[in-house]
Amino acid sequence: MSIELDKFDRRILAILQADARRPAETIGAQIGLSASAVQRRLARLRQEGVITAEVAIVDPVQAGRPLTVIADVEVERERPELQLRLKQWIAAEPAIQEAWYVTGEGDYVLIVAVRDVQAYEALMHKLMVENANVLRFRTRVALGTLKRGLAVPMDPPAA
Amino acid sequence: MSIELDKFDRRILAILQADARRPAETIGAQIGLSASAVQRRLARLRQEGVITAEVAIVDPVQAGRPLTVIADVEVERERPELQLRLKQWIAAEPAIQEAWYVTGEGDYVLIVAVRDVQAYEALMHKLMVENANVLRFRTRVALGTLKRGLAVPMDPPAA
DNA sequence: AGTGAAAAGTATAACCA
DNA sequence: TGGTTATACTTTTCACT
Repeated sequence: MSIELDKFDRRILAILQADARRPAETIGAQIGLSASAVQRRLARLRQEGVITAEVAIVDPVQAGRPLTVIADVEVERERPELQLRLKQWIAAEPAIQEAWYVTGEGDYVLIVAVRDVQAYEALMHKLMVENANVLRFRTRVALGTLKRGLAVPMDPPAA
Repeated sequence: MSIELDKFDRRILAILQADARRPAETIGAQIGLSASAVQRRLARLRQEGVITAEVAIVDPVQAGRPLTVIADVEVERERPELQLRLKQWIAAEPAIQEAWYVTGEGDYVLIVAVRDVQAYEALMHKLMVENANVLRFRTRVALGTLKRGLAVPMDPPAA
């Protein structure tokens, strides 16, 4: 069951999704609450898993992984045990930043951060060799990143 | 030109990409540096834009946006001014979390966080109506999220 | 660059309305 | 739940190696 998020919670989350370092006192001043009320809500939001993590975002270019690739991977669907193995393989591969299982012909969509095309090819070769159920994949290279983030829009409270 | 990141910088970044709240003293203990050395490096990494932001990650389900959709949008390429307009449209739409311009037939790939299929359809209808250069799009719904993050793997230093 | 110590700023926790 | 206060912790600044 999901937790009720009121107007204050939502405003706190909206602010923290842009800047997790903002002090509770500053947030409180913005939304009309005392610093400790903000802290109490913050502790609750972490505790209940509404906030799943607070992380630093690193520039991929400066970190030496300037190339983003979107890979559509098609797999045989009739092998549940190989599917599990593939999921574990994906989870263990740090170059894969995001991965979804999507509607369509047994497809996974992967977002991959690599140094160059060669590194991507090596990664996908390894993927194919180590996962027999992977039939083929399609590669699209990001020519430009327009937007990058995990922020979820905060709608007005339902209640 | 990119900044040199030594072994310590990389270890700090690796830690902070998983947990931005970790105190400098704890990080220092892990990597064999004093708290103030860690703080000084941290300030430099922020200053130079290696760390672009520190953000809270919010659970989309609890925030009321349980549905992730991957949209491949095909546009007419012969209209640079409409391309700019589309980019601005994407930038201004909070439901679009990520967007890349990719190799292929004038395609954008969008990652969209919505409440339900209806909200997605309404969004894409609006996209088409307000951007005349959008020819068509393909929709894939995420049936499962295997991995979600923006963490960049920290390779050993080149130097 | 790194260390260590004082000062300033934040978070945490206890208590009252 | 929200506010206030006291305490503990963290970051910031500075003097020194």
